[in-house]
Amino acid sequence: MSSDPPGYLLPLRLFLGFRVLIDELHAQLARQGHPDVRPMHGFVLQAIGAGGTTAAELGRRLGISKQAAGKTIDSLEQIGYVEREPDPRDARRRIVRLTARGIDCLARSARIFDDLRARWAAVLGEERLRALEADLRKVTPSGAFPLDVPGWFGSS
Amino acid sequence: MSSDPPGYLLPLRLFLGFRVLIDELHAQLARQGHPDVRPMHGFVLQAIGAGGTTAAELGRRLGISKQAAGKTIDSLEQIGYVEREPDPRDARRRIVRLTARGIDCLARSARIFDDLRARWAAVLGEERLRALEADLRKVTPSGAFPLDVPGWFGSS
DNA sequence: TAAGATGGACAACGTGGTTGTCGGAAAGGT
DNA sequence: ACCTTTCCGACAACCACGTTGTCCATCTTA
Repeated sequence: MSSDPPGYLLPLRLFLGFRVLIDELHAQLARQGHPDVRPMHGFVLQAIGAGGTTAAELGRRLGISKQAAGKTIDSLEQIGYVEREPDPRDARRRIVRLTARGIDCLARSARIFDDLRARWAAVLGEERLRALEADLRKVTPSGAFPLDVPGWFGSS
Repeated sequence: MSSDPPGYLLPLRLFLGFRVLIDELHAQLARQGHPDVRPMHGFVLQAIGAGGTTAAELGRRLGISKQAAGKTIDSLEQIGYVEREPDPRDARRRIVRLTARGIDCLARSARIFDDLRARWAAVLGEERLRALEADLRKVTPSGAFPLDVPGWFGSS
């Protein structure tokens, strides 16, 4: 009995689904005044969150080194999505906080993701989509999004 | 009506599913004598295929430049998964061919992917898994795997 | 045969990640 | 109170992967 589909198609489909959603998100975002945000940035903004954080903490959340997190914060600061301020309670730390532009980007992202999900629901049906989400939840870890994608995928 | 799950979870789940499968594949591969293969390499070996190819053609298949493809081939050649030979019919071209080791890796990958799919089927049921695959097929493009992942995810 | 297109290599560059190092500041133990 | 340990952030060096630009040799085509 080997009428089962070959297993290698599964990861391909999963990744293509991910990529389609992210590409569509950023196409929309670009149209809505955020042309410079990259896929990575969205996840970083999400990880920073409304409360703000620090470089070391961000690195821990995303599974990357604090240095890498610091660099990413630098680039996000340059395009105006994030700002740093000293922590009055701890002179070592510099709190990273979303700017109004960063918050706007995050809010728009949430809406666009909801729209995209609705589009999938229109194709698959809400039932099937919920089943898909439930199934994926069963076979994936519940942890945070690991942001070491470039290094993970390619390097040794 | 907003009892629907938030849309941003969908890409996360899809990516985590992809990542879990790829990580498991490479953990197994490492145990089976292929510790140096990276996620990217697997897709490249697959794209090269049994018939061999050239750097420029490989770049086209994977959606990257011929230079990038050439570099990847270099690294694959260094670890002994691929070899180059001149094309007797076209002195410009150098045909890239899988070595025995490369073929072994590809064959093991196929088996491991099948095992992993079977594991998912054991958790979800074969029916649900087929439905998941069918649904993903409906919402993803049929094209090849785009290998520009590092650059796509991070750079501008 | 001359002009254009293609394959492969080299160089320069940008981005993202890593480790190593360091100084300053907080926390903990004696 | 002091000294040691821990932690934060920054700097530097390095590697991996992608890009564009350039170049030459070779095949194709007009």
